[in-house]
Amino acid sequence: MAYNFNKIEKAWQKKWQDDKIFSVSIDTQKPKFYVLDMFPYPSGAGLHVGHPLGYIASDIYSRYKRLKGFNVLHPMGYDAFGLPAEQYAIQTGQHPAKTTDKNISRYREQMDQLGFSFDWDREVRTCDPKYYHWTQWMFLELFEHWFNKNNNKAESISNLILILEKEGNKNLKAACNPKTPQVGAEEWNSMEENQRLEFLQNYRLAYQDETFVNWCPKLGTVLANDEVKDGLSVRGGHPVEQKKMKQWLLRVSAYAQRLLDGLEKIEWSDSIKEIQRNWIGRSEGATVHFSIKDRKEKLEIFTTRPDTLFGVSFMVLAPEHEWIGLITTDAQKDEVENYILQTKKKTERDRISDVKNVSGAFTGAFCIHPFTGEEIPVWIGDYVLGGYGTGAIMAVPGHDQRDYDFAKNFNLPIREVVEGGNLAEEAFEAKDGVLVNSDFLNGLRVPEAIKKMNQELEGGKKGEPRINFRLRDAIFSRQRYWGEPIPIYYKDDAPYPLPKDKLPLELPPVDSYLPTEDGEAPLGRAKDWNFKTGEPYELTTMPGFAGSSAYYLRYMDPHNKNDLVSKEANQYWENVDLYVGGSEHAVGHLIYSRFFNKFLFDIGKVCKDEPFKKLINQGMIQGRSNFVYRKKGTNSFVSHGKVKDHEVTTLHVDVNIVQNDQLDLEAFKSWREEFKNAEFILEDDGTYLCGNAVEKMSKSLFNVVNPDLIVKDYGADTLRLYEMFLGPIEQSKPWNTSGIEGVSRFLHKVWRFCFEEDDSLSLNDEKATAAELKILHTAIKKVEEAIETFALNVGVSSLMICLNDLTKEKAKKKCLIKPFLILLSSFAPHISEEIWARLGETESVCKAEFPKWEKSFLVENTYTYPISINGKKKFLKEISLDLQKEDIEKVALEDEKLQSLLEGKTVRKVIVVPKKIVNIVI
RNA sequence: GGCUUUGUGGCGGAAUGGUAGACGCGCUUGAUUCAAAAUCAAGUAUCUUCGGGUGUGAGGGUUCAAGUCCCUCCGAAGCCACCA
Repeated sequence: MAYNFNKIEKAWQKKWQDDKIFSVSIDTQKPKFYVLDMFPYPSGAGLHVGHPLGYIASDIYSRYKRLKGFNVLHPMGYDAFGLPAEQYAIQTGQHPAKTTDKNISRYREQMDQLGFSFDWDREVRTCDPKYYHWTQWMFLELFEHWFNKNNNKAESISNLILILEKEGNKNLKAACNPKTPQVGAEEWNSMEENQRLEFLQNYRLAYQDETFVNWCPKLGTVLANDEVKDGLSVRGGHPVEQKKMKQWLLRVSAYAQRLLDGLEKIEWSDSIKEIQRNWIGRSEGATVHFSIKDRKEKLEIFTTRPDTLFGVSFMVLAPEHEWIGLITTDAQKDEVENYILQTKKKTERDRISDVKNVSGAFTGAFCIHPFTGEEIPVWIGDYVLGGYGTGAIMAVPGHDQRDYDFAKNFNLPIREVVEGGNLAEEAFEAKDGVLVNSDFLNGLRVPEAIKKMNQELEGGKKGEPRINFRLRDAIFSRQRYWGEPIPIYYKDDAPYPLPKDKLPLELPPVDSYLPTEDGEAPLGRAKDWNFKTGEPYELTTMPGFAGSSAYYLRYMDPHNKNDLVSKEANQYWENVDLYVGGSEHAVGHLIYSRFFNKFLFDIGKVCKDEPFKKLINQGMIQGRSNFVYRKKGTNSFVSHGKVKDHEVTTLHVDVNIVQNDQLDLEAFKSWREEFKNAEFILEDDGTYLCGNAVEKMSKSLFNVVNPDLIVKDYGADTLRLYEMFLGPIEQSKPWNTSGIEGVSRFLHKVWRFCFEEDDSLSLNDEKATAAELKILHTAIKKVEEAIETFALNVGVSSLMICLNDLTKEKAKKKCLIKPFLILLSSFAPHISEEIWARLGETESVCKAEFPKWEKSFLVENTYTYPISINGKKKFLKEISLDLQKEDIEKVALEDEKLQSLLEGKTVRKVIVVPKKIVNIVI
């Protein structure tokens, strides 16, 4: 009987589930290994062939690690809060929990048929109150902590209160709101409770503040910076504008330096590390204080080039800068107000696309240069950003291109203070050159000049060295329904944390999922939703990243009712050894997770300060779309080769009715009602050829390949092998079903190798020969190396080569097949398990031991080495090189074949690399 | 503009500095078959006077030896970006 994959796969999946073969528990006798996939958001569309790529890779690795004797934690769950379910709810009135449940069952079904080795007893869902209990708990912990810069650690707020009671905040080094006022102990002690609560918001790691936020009118909510790209929302692509609102935020910026330093200790790809470094955006420089003429305030600016201070010819404030109203002279008032109005109208997107157009306005005010006493005009311009640094800059047009463009446009002076550029053409930005026209800096090179200036600034109290980060605090409020409620209630308009024994604060039912009439978040519709009468709950909910930031911890101890994770479980499982997921989470999830983990580390909840030791980013499997060309204004369709003769519109066509770019005409006619009477202009050979392109796999482009169909036609094992065989895991590549025949053939060959036509075993008990052992051990070594280095495509190839070689040797021996099946079992578990059982094994192949390869079988100590004779390279094979340098020279010269070649010639040079290569030059 | 990655047959892709193109797809030929599918076998970079020569985006360099390391240029992908 032939290889009946459908029957075999169903049977083993059931058996694995019934026997709970992949459920794990703490076992201190075994080393642990934690393999995690980024859990999916269960969308209504189900899985396409691209989704399982990462899951297959991590599953192969998990199975391999089990064979190697590790106690492997390999869980799966669902990131179940999110916009699509809520939007569906708005349209249909169906509760998002219902939609989500339905989608989850579908996901589970699709995953189950691929034979993954997940421990489903540990499943988590972020929308489950038993789970978000702990998301809310973490929020409260953040609320009750502040960041002490003296030891770079989070500390409890009660600690901070003790300090404030004793000496106020004058000696405090903390991550806080830059506008925090200075208070003394007396002042603090005399504050009312409400005032104190408000004051502490400046320090809390979860705090409330009125800030400019990314407001998306279309989605009706606020978005975090990583949810916005080029002025459009990442989800949906709707325009985003800046709006001032009161919001909950997380003080992620407090951890900027530690998030940066931590990157050195983890095995992530250079590109992801680089993206995170960019996002954190550390820049070293200095702040400089400029007095304002005729006023007592001092304008503080940030610069990375304090050495160019003598080149300042004007100042520029961001249009949002709070002092603009204060300092603008009456004469300039109209112009300035007009300009501010204009910039407000521009969305972020316009501002970006408008980079080339320089704009600004003069305030009429002047600053005093801290060293020369010169009067410097103060301008405003939208090339200065309100949110970065101090929202104000000193402009050095000679050595900064943006300042240069501004100066040229408004005819402001340009001064040279570093030699080497051509200021008639452009600014000289290189940090390399000698200072001129700069008083005490003259003659110094740039790096020394920076040092010297920093000393002068500090000494004269005119400024100080400063490190700035681009990383912003994360906005944590969403005006939505389908998310975790924020566990805060209000008394006299002041926010209070919900007592922890009242958690979880469950989502209340509402009659509609839209905002209320007076513009409040949907939770404003909940009836009688108060902590106590007159003490309403916070109405915004948490963003998507809240539930996904620490889910890896919950898997360690998913049913714990008293704690996020027990000490015991955390100390055993520590952190994730291998994390597999897409690179699109480089700045969102992967930064927030690291932030949460570092905080939990500070408060002693977890034992490792990085969550994910090693990260693999699987590439995307793209779709291959097909097009048909409709002749304009008609219902006739032109084949690809004839398109140039007609005026056509291009339409996507379902790839499932196209084979090798050839359209199935009948299927096309019945695909859509409107194509029922379609006519065709065909190629000369009578076929209709479609156009094609590689695009994202998406329902709307009709290029989705459903894994269910592949499993039905070829089996899960074939799909698993093929997805790995497609190419390097980290690379994006288009799906192409035609190559799948190859791996399918391989599995059929494995089956035929073991069984006769009548299904009887065709393997014997003979001992293996040396040649056969070499084949086997080569495969063991290669497969092991391939899995360890995640070159899974090479791993599949090695298995194929092994089978081909064994077939050629006619080595139908049990002692060879058994280790081969263990190697195969990580990739194609079902077929391996079936043959393993038919060989009489009673224990699952998953519990077997990964075979060890032995050097002696690989004839490692012989090597092919090249000899150059008269400039031509020759190779001699199989000469023992397991020798010392001198011996190799001797052997090389004593070798018979060599001697015949060398006869009558003079050896000029012998080059020897021990145990490797010998090259003899004649 | 900056950073990161990348460039190898018709295609997907292999090659610890050591015989480039493993493995698979596709294609060609043959066996089997009434025929087809499936299967099996052989071949498949390129030029060649059949000795061999040339080939990993282009050009240099290091080395006995370069797809691999270094420099310059060209192309592709991704990320960041009026961040002072």
